[in-house]
Amino acid sequence: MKKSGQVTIKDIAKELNISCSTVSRALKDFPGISPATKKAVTDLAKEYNYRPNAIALSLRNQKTNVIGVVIPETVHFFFSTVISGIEDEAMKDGYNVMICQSNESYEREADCIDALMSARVDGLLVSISRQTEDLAHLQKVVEEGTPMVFFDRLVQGMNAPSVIVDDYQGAYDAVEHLIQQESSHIVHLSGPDNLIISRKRKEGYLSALEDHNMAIDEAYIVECRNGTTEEAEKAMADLLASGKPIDGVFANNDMAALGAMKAIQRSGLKSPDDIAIIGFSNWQFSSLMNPGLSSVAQPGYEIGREAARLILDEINNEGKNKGHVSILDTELIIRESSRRVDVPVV
Amino acid sequence: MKKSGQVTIKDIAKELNISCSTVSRALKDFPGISPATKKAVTDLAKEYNYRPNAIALSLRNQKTNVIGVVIPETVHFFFSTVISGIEDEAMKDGYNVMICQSNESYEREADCIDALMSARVDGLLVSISRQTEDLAHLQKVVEEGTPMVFFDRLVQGMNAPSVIVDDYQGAYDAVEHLIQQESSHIVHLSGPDNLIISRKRKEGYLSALEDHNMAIDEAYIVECRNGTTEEAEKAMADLLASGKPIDGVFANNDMAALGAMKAIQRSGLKSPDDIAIIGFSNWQFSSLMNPGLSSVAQPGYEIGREAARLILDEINNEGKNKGHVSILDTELIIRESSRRVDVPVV
DNA sequence: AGAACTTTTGCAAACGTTTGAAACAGCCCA
DNA sequence: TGGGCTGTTTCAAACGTTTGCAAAAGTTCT
Repeated sequence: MKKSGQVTIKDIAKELNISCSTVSRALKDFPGISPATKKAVTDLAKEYNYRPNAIALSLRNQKTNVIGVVIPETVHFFFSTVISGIEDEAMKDGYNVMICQSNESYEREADCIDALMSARVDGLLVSISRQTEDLAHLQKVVEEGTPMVFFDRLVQGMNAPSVIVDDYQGAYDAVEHLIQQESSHIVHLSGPDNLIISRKRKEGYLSALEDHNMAIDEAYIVECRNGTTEEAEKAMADLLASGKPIDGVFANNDMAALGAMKAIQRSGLKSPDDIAIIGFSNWQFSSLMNPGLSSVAQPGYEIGREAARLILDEINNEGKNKGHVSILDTELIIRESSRRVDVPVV
Repeated sequence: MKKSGQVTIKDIAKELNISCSTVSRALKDFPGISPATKKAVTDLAKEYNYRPNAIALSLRNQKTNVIGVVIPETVHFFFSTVISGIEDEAMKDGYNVMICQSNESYEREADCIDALMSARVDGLLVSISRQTEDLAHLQKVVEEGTPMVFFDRLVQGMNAPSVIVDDYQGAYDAVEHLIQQESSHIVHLSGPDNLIISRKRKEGYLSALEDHNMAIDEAYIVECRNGTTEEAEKAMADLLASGKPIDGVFANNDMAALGAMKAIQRSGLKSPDDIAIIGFSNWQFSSLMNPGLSSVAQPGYEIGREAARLILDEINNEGKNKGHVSILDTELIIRESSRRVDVPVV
């Protein structure tokens, strides 16, 4: 018996006075092993609780069965649901998941990717950080032949499959809903312009206004880079103080919506009566607030699963869907914060 | 140049017509390498973006620099903050984190542990599932010499360090607070009895009642096994229907508290006026609800960091703090759901 | 009893890296 | 000219597995 550490094929071979090859074959039901040896080996393996050394296997097979995930922050509800979906789908195929969080920092994102590449992950799932604009570190990875799939935050000019939600349509639906609720001066608290999702949502906002023949006023669009409540609260307070008429808010995310709601309440106005509000992402808290926050739901768990499926496909059938983009539908969740008049819900 | 895959020491050696040993030593600033070769090697390594193969290193050093984490669910806000803490602390020491979620299932927990052990993680951080009662799978791990640290959910009879919050004191504080708010018939929605945290919280509840000379009535204690809103809502509705006087609720967790609040509102009563409520965990949504839910905050991020620190210590100085238990303080967060009379906040 | 099989087993190399020990080259000095 | 240096480089083994090929053992047939 071993003194410490896990049992290896060698240990079993020594104990049984046979060679490693035989043990290996016996364990994998290879033809040409006598029933007696096979039984002796499998029995001993069970007794000693033998587990194949995945590291040795990885080295030999040039395949780790690990997929790396780079995510801005695990504490976002949305991202944690994505992780959950990735995990479930990966585990089903015998893959493990290695997670690094970039904390929305470019530097750290590059470090994460380096660490995962060193670990020789079979594929990389990445949602780039807010800061990231230079893509060299990602470009290198694909050049070296490691499959990569982007999710949530789309990256332009990279030849890799992606999973996103239909931000444009989600935003369009949200704004159209506000219009149907008889809002006519709708503020948009936008996200940072370098993120495609932010731009798409802004486009959805603009299109919805146009399609309903409403004037577009740049002053109604305020960029909230950090996506914090405080930032949005301040932005909204400033807008209210400007004296412009406002009766609707479409926020780039729920945190910003919450900030807007606070600013509105603080200024003595009420939601939805004075100003209807809708956010984006349908965070867990949205349903629990008072008034309940309307929002555009992103199917996080499904995004995770789809991303995992794509990367596994990419790993096994190398790159047959390079340019593929999975676009998942959003769902408009209407709650009290935007329910003003009796309009049939679509 | 290689056709595909990442560059290895071999590739560099071949290109420079020298041996692997020389390349290896040149890269690590070993003495006895001529400046010329050293420069040639490091230059080429940089040009080809050489990254040491962590798999090969792991095999040779019998050390993976990976720590495994087994967690009930990543989508719990609390757990995702713990992960964040683990990640930050691990990364600082050059470790990667491999995460598996048990989904509160015993079977899957065992699978996760097996997978991580196969991957030869250097240490294991585990928060056991609700279902887990048999500890054989964990026992095997420690016998095989892999360090393990438990967090959040303490396990009895296992000789491994743990990180927990002071559930007893947190519960005691919460109930004492309700008493100070002039509640005299306090319901406890408890968690499953096989979890030590549930038992500790119940003990805190009981002690607080005793210390304030209040009668203990078993009928006021209802076990909510699953920790869902619906379950708690039903339990609370039943209690209210029973006609017993009730003017306070201490719930084992925030979800249960939310369920109780719904049942109360549905029955036409108001919180905190008729029934004061306090939960446990201080989930993100607690502060955003209306009324804001009082709760006992657990420092998730800190738990993660402390757990990571302990396991790293365990890995490097093998087992010097076997029986150690880090107990982190909870914090009583008082919001509207329990703020009834003007009592100086402690 | 030996040829011609079949069945079962072992050898050795490979994956990428490190490292003790051995080998080689160059130089000085006697 | 070769003994003794020093400085630089290579060899080989090891970590745990798998696998093509060869070898040993066992069986059957003439």
